Amino acid sequence: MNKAKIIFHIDMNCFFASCERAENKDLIGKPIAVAHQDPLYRGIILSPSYEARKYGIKTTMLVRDALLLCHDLIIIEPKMHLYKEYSKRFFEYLYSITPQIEVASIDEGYLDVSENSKTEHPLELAKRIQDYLLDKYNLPCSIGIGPNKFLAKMGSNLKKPLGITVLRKREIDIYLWPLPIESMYGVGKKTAPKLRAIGINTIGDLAQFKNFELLKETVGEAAANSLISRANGNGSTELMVGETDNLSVSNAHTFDNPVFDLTLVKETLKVIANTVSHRLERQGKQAQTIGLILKYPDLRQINRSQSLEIASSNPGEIYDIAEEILEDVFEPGDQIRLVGISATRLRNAREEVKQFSIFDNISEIDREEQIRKLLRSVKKNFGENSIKRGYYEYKGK
DNA sequence: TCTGGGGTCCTAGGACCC
DNA sequence: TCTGGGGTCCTAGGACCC
Repeated sequence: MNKAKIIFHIDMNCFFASCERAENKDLIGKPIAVAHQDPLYRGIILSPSYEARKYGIKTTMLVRDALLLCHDLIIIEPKMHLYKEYSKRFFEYLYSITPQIEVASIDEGYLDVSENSKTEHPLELAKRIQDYLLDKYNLPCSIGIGPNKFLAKMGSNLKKPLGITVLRKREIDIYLWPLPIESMYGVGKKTAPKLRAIGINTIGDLAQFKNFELLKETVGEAAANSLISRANGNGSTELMVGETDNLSVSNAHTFDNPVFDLTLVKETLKVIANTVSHRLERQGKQAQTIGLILKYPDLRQINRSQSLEIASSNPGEIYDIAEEILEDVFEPGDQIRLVGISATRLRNAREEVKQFSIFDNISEIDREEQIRKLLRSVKKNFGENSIKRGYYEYKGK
């Protein structure tokens, strides 16, 4: 028989705002919020401190509206590099507790402390971690303890800030089931009303819902299964341990005012293509598919993508694809609110190079460049469909 | 009621192959 | 030649999360 696991979910409280306070003690006790600021106060709140929350200020609220609620609110421009640095530091500490860690985001992670629990009581361990992070880095956190990731995650949400919550499976009827359905992890703005419409108002309603066919019709089969299972206290116990590679890289820009000048969109696209290229290269990745993201003034968004014959991180190539798609979908009179590029189906750059090693007598860099040039000229002169043919002809030479 | 930017996972439908 | 079933890959879009 497998012994039940003990999983921690550690969630930093108001992480960005906490980092700012740790850097600048003058901010302690004051209502602050990390937010993109612009002259028209159109930016949104990313992270309000608890002092700011007392005024009703919430994440994603407009800076303008937040200032109406609290005139003394201190707005701080986000410094992502600083938050990443703090993130690195506290995860380094967590790795000294156990290597069994899944990094869920910049400010939260799961720890499998089943081994640790043989020598230290989970509650004591949680308290020790919480105290250390607060004393050493001035970072408050909440910790959820459960037999799986879902219950640990729900637990850390129950008490903030500086909470420690144990969520045992046999106690879900007391602590989990009375909660409103929208507080369940994985149930968002769209799904919650659908569930309420069929009489599911709490997590308990969901757990005991008998009409599976109706639930399946409402949210789809896969979601129906996982929702029911989670509401009954089940969840994954497998942590994705270690460095996990990104599956996609993207960058986007929202214009101050909607743009209908295609030239301006293209200029922006060049900068974005450069950013995406840099990020890919920093991660040692090349993309097999490049996508264009457009958002219109009514917030409608479209994504169009195109696959490459050979994965690339080259900024020129990324731009060319994006521009091509843009030309394709842009209608005269269209106004663009946001433009962005996504890179998906990522490959390791080194593996790509290895594939090219079937061509001998050329250095690896030259080889790649030659192939690219060839493909570009083939495409230009003979059209899209000839690429494969051209590629094989080159290969056979 | 209209707000950013960066991600993940899921689904449906079409193309293609066996 | 017609027909069906199954599997995989790809794209577009939806939903969710921080």
